[in-house]
Amino acid sequence: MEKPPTTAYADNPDVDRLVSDLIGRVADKWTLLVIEVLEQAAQVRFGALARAVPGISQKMLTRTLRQMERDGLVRRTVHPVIPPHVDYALTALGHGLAAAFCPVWTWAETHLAEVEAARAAFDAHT
Amino acid sequence: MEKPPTTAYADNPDVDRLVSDLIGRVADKWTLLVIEVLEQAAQVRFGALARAVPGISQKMLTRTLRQMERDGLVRRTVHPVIPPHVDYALTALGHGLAAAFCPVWTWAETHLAEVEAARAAFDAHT
DNA sequence: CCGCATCCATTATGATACTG
DNA sequence: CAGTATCATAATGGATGCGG
Repeated sequence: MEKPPTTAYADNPDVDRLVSDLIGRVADKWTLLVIEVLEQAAQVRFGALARAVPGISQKMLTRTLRQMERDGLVRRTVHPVIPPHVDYALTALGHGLAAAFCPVWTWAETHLAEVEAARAAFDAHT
Repeated sequence: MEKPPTTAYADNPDVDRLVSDLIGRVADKWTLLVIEVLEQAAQVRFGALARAVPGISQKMLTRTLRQMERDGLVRRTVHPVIPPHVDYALTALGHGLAAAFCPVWTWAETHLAEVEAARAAFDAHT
């Protein structure tokens, strides 16, 4: 059934599951990296994205961008010229998510050494 | 827009790639959901985790917890009793990561309706 | 009984070649 | 240049078994 769009979803199991699903889709490795690149430049072309996200394949980049477009995170602009020219830019929604992810990047930069130390200790322990 | 906030070593390509790798490992779907559950209760047993993270398989839960333990995010405590009793708890590092992910959860709760509307609009256009 | 490792079917991902 | 199609490979889930 449909629920009215209330802001107080506190501990509703249904909403909680929807939020979990959304987190699961948005907290994808490639999505995060693409958001990070798009957040630092207003508009980025497909090739530039492929270059800026090291290790991503064309298929995954395409799929990730389509998914983000469908979720309203990015706006895809096609310029009908030859050769083709396609720009990707974050929407307001996407910028909000990028801002929400900012502390995660800060955490990763700050605690990278600790994580590597923990890994070394764990590997030595076994 | 403005110049993005950078740390002292954010412009180092090597560190940038290490941070990307760390993000890629930590921004896993199951890792995030497990962190969320562990952040709300001090100690959680394996079975309780499997129940609290809907849709996860036992194998993925085991693998996710091992990886998080190796990265120093969780501490695994085995009580040698019968039946077995294994508690998982976030370390200080894990709590920091949970706190960093907090805005992402807030964003997901706040903008869930917008994402669903964007999906409906995208699906209608195609 | 609980945690977790192993076998197999399904799916997701990567590398390459090709089209508009 | 942007995106698709195809095939090889790795990741994942489900069921089962086993030790404590």
